Amino acid sequence: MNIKPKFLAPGDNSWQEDKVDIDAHVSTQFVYNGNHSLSIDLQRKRLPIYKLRNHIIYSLEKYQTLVLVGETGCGKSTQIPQYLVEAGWASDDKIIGITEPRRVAATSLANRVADERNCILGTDVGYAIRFDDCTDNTTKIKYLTEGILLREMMGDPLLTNYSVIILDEVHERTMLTDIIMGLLKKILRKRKSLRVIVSSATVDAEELRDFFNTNQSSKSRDKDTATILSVAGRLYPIEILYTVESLANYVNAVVETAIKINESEGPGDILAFLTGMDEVDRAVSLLAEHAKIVKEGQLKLMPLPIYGSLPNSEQLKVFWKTSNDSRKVVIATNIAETSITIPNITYVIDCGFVKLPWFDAETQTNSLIIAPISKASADQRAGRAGRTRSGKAYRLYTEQAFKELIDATPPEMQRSDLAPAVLQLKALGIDNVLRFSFPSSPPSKSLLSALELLYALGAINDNGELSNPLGLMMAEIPLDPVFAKCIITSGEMGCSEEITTILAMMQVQNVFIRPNSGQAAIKARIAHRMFEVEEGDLLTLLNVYTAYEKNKTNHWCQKYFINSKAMKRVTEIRIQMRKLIKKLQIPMKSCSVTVEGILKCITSGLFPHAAYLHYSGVYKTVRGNKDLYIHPNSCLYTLEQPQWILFGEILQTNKTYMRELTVIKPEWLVELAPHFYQKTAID
DNA sequence: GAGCACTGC
Repeated sequence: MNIKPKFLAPGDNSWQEDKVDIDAHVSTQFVYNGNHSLSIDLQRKRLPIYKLRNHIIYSLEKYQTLVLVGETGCGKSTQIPQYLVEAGWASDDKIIGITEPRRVAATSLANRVADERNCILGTDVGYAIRFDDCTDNTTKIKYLTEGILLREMMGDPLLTNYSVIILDEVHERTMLTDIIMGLLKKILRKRKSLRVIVSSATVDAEELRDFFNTNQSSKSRDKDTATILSVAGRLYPIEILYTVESLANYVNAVVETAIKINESEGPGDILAFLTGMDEVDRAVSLLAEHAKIVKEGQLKLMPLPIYGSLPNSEQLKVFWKTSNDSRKVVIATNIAETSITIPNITYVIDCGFVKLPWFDAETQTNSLIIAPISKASADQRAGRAGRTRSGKAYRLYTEQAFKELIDATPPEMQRSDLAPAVLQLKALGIDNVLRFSFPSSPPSKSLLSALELLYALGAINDNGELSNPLGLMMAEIPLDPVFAKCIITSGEMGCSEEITTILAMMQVQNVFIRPNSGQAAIKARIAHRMFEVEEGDLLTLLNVYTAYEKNKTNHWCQKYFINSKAMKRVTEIRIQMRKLIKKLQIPMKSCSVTVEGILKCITSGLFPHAAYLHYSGVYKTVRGNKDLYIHPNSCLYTLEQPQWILFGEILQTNKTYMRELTVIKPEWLVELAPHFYQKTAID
């Protein structure tokens, strides 16, 4: 039968360390403070938001939901929680929660507000992120990541601890923001005392108000339950400049514009946006060439790259202050649009494009597409120039082209795999996800394929209900459904030790340090080869952790080009998973018999991600017809192509690449997932 | 021979 089935000191620890977080203690990242010589009280009163203080408090008496529009830096995220406490919203043991999409934002905002209120962090003002709950029973203002709030909902579906929930950065429309908004809409109906403040940029304010408003008759506005408030303008004006004609090459244009600014404009650092690492590196080297010739009376150009996969120590250079005779030119990917705020930028250059992840439900493929940015994104980029003084934004496209841009980037929900989201919603009692009120409905095709996958994994039954105990358990595990399934079966298959380790390793990016050139690149390659096995990347990761656990020193990590900070995080995640396994009463066992046990266990969860070697020499999935390739970073890349493999994910860039591979035997698919593979096995 | 950015009891 043929089956087709914290802040590093400059120079400290050098390039080995990867990005962990640009540390929370750099408060300059988030908070504009031009009034630093004033008392804290006076400073607070000078913020643009202060004028709205009474209006906000009054509106919150009348309306259940407030959509608050205002630009970053106006003080929304730091001041509103304090106004609410001062107005008595934190009495009766209730607290005020502020969600942030990123961990650094949650911790640094909490730090800042604790400072302003002159209290110890973790008492009156606290934060909660994964592995770090810095709150106590007196906490009144709590900054938390969106993921944490969602987890809290699982234990307390009506969020009874909170009097007010503030959703920050809603314009980013992350997957979690949208899920939380949908759920809050339901909670608001049941808890009339709860208030929600949605903090956003302008574009979607009306849409969001209408979403939360329960008054459907537009004639009697006085019965509305939601309203919009706007915080006036920005601190400093930004002049926007467009090109006269559209350009052929935006990388060259970025370089030329930077040079032109240096020749004709006053002092001030430049921030340029490009789409990816390649472009950034190219622009940096072109500028570095030019920087060698310093014309008289001109500042020396100091080009600096910044992108996610850049080692931490290199990333930190963009925060260094330049000397008086030079001008910093930071060339960035989208990381500088939201995640990293570089201080003192006067000029912004915007290429007008972005790399956007796009999920195709039909082929179950994630792609990175280069797409024109949205108007909101263009304004966000421009806004990076006017944080400490007035600035200029050079848009490398025509004004007409700007007008033709879409208003906002489609919410993540509309372009992602929804299986994790649907599992969470089911666990929160949303039986019919197709009828759930999303702020923006996702494509029904994506919802259906998510349901299909969850059904195949056994997380939901024939009636579409969460299965008990499998589905319920899967929802409790903070991993993608396919991996959650692996953990659960690992108990029965006697390899939970190994599986938890592998999955903990997979949660962390950049475990391997791969210098891109020179002697170090070769050394790293040789060192990494020590861990590689023909069974694939997942087993290789297991080897890395096992070896690390015996040594656990920075010296060892350096020697083998392993990222020690990443490994420390793996250790934390692993401990957390082991606790969870205990709670779920999954037996903790080690597979002393064979590796086959582990491989089979991986198959029991990852079976929907199987691919076989087609006679044409490329891989195909059993269902789809797309040509698939082994990613060059996989340990299998240099080996003879195995007949059958499982992949962790597929990402389409220049080619469609499979990553995080495991070599399997096809009969395991039929054995472990007969409902999924038996029909196609006839061939 | 390749890498937008985030997140989780």
